Amino acid sequence: MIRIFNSMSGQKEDLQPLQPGRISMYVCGDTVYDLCHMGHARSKIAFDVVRRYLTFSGFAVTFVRNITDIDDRIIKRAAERREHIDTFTERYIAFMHRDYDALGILRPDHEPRATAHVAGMIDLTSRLIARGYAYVSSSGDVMYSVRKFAAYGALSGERLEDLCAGERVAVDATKLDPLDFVLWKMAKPDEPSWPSPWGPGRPGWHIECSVMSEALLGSRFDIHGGGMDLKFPHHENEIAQSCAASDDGFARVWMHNGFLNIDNEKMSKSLGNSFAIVEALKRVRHPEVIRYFVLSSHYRGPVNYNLEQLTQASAALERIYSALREVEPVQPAPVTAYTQAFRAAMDDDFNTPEAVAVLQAMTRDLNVVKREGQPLLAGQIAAELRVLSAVLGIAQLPAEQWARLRTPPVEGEEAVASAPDSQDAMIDELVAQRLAARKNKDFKEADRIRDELAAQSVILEDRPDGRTEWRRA
RNA sequence: GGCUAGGUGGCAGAGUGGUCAUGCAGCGGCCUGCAAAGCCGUCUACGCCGGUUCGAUUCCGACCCUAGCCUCCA
Repeated sequence: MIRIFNSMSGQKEDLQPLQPGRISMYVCGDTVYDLCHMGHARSKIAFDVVRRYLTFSGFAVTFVRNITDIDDRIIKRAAERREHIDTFTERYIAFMHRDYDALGILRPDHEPRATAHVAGMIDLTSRLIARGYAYVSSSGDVMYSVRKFAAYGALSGERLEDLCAGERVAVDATKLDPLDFVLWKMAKPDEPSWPSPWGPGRPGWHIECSVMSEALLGSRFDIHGGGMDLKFPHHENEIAQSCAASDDGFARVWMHNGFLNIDNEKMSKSLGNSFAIVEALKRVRHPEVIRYFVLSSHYRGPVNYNLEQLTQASAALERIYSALREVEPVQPAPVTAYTQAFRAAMDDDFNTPEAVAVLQAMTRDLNVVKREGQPLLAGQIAAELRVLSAVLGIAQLPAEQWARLRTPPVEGEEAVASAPDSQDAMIDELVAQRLAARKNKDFKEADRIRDELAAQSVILEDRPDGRTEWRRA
């Protein structure tokens, strides 16, 4: 039985699918006005693993993640660049796909764009007005009347009075209540707009997710996920909209991932400590390192990003790959106590740090049976290790390939002059020369060559069978 | 001020009412021509103060501290 921490109830609950064997989940996607940063990556990796594990557990998962492609920031940025809004968002969507693909984040089953669902947003807004939950303000915007929705605040645990006390923005006089939020926004001159019963305008942010989740998953679905910052007000508002518009209910379980911090501070553009995914990718030899790093912490807790953590993750992942060398995996992979332990960890609210610990225990055992000369047993452990690692999206490369990967040159550093293949060939040649020297007991020359290679971050290993392997540090 | 998470060994990070997390780093040993990788061992951690208990890092209460949300935000 899979147990998930439900932000709505504040405790772990058994996952009971609305339909047997099927899970429908909706995760809030990105507003495409800039490059995706490491915080996005953390959230997307977390829910990617949730999805992979549910699939691994035998569920037919329908995974929806939206794209917000109409928004104040988008309009502003596109205007600054004198670019058409569509070409602007297309470009950032392409960047997003490139970065997420690199990180091994599986594409959603559905990736709805807000601009393709405007009709539904107009419809939902109309329903809310008809049901008495929304009104047209003096400014012409359609607002949601928060006071009308009795359950407002249930998700975040906030009380309306307390929220008012903390209001830090200038109160908009056109609102009946400071907490009311916009469902439909009147278009200003030169802004993109859609015709509506309330005049040309565009949808508010919160209504997008209510509409797109219902369009693709129905009014009730199993899991709604997103970053913890979305809990209030975004998800609170989604609930207010969806539950007020129909009596069917809404998401059953709410999942929120913790933040990725930089040097123990929240990453944000204003603090100037924002890291784009593409920048992080330059600091690791392979994107799997970033996944390993992210999954080394529980998804609900904070995770602190810095170079040292990345280095540790890389070394830990290296250990797994090292054990996987020279082993012939047995097919099909067996299912043993390792899988049980892995599942026990993941069943408990997707405890990836513990799951990773299981992988590391398997790695140690694999090393032991290899050294004891049990190739069949080693092949079994290796096969099972590969299967379980796939659930986390790590350790999927051929071990040989991993060993020869290079960390991409950081901007500003000299690019490596020779092409990778020719450099590899050169290393192979030096290794062969050293091997010959060793056979002649010319250890002085052998060590000289090894030092020379070490200077290029190439590490040699003399294997028991007489071969010499090399890998990059 | 309100709300929500946390405070674990050199670092990162799980977990548990009373024998082991796990990884990285360090140290010792084995192995090796020497290394590397690996294995074994080791470095005896749980914010502070009370309480419950035979026994608490783990449960309860107070306190201190940190982060996040209350404004766009993964």
